[in-house]
Amino acid sequence: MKRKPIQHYEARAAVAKALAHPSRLLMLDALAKKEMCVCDLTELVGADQSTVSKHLAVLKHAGIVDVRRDGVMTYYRMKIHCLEGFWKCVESVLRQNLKDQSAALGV
Amino acid sequence: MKRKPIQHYEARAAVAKALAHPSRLLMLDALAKKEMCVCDLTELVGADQSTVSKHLAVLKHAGIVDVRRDGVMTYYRMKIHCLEGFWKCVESVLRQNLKDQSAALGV
DNA sequence: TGAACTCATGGTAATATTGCCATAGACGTA
DNA sequence: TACGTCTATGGCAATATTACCATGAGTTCA
Repeated sequence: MKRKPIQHYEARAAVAKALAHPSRLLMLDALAKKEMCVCDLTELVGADQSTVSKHLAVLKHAGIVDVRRDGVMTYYRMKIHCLEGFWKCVESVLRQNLKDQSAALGV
Repeated sequence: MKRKPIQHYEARAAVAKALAHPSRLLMLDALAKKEMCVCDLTELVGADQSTVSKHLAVLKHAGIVDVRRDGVMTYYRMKIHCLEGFWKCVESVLRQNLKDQSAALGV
């Protein structure tokens, strides 16, 4: 098992960083179901359109979503399908953590 | 399919944020194999001991690692085992992205 | 051409993250 | 008790992230 270079972890960190914002995760959850335009996502998130556009640029730059232009509209779609299962696993662990903590407090 | 509340995505973002640093990912990769003390991890990362300690606090607070005290030493160990598969999937997608981009450039 | 629409990009202020130094706390041992 | 070792925690400066406003770029249609 050879040691991975630091660049390897920087690449991973770039992906994690792109995931590290609730608005982006909300959009990804929606994009997992179907592609959506910036206007749809702006309404979904409820922030300024420019803010949403920048969030999408982050996701695109990280290689998590893909873009398709159609006239005036720009449609974003999911490119990484590892997320659903990942969050499911993470959340089951976090739920168990909470249970353990409750038990430790003698509830 | 009911809409998840914003708190749901904030919880996810907290985990992603904890993962969003190369040093922390390096430590997690090592911790996936065996528990390690702060001194081991400090040597692994090559940063100041206080820096490593703070990184570990971030991982612990996110519920990603667990702590065990033994005398003077503090051992950290992995608590979430979803990461290995997740990164494997992510990296395969990123590799494919690169291939597609190369092909698009007509290489 | 010009207005309306969709989206992206500077600019900027507020906030968060990060790393190191100094230092404090906790434990084992002489 | 005193000392050495291992960790954790303030403090602080440098850097990064974020949100909004204003505006620009590209497209459609009358």
